[in-house]
Amino acid sequence: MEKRVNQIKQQLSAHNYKLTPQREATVRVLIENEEAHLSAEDVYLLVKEKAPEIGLATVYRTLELLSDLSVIHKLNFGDGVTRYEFRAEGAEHHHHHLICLNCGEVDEIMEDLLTPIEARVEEEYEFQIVDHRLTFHGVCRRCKEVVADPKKLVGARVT
Amino acid sequence: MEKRVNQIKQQLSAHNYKLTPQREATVRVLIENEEAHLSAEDVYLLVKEKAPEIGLATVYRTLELLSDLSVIHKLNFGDGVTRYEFRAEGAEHHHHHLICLNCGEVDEIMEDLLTPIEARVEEEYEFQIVDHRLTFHGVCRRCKEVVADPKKLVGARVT
DNA sequence: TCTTATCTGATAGTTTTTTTCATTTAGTTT
DNA sequence: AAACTAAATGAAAAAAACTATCAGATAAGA
Ligand SMILES: [Zn+2]
Ligand SMILES: [Zn+2]
Ligand SMILES: [Zn+2]
Ligand SMILES: [Zn+2]
Repeated sequence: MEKRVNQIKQQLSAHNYKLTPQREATVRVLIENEEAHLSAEDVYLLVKEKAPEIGLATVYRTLELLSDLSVIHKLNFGDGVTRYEFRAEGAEHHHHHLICLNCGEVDEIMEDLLTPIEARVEEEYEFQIVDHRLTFHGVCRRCKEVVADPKKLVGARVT
Repeated sequence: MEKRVNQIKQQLSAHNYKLTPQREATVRVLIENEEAHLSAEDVYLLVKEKAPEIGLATVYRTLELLSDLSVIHKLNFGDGVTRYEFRAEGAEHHHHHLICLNCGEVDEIMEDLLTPIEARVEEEYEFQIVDHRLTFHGVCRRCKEVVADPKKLVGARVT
């Protein structure tokens, strides 16, 4: 934890940004909730518990900054809010997401399944890939029994 | 074109919805701009040219309806607006997108590259896939010469 | 034609995010 | 250490995108 905070501190100062108390509190919340896909509001409320004087604008600014530096990732699951998640250490690429159209739960695929596909895309489409987003929408293992016809769920809350 | 409008008319009436003049005008705009990834506002302005009396709320309602019926797809490219695109006829799945971090252009990959991966995911993660979204972020063929270090673009406007 | 349910436009309201700006904080220079 | 400077912050206003409300229009059915 301390190691990671320190690492971010260095990333910030490498770009002439300081790790202010507000930024540090925000970073700690993000690290502590690594698997959580928090919205800005979520982060704000969690940070407030530790640093009650922080303002929402600062949280937005910090999230934007950390995103610019690729310390965190912005995500969009189609529910009208941007979500943020801490980037796995040294991860070249982002992991993938499984979104259940029935219960809304978001599960993670931690392995990168796209490597062979990306090689093809880079060549065939002359496109230099820097990052990707891959989301599967469907029915999670917990909802399998409940949902009669998964195809009926097409169009449900998908962006 | 007429064939497709008619097809949609049938899809609507199969669910007890009418193809009103406003809906038809909207559908025609969507078909005419199949490759365009229009926002609701974009659609509104284009529809207004043909049917100036239409209201923005009706456009939103129509887009939501067409999305529920899977006639169109909702997309999110991370710029804060939902975008819509006509669904290819009989397409089981959605095509993929190449988003240039330099010029912002969005290109299409019309083939479905995910079929083998989905088989794996369905089995290994016990997840029944209904749909997916795959986006690659990077440098397009037109910007190749201009961009010195593509990696530097990480964090630029990606959701 | 009368009835009823659907649909629409205008407008007000919500929600999320961004901007503004006066103040605070933290380095730097003298 | 005092003065200067730039960066960062919080509160509040504003913007942007979308959603809900509601009275009136439209259209299908009895
Ligand atoms: Zn589920
Ligand atoms: Zn995740
Ligand atoms: Zn480009
Ligand atoms: Zn497309």
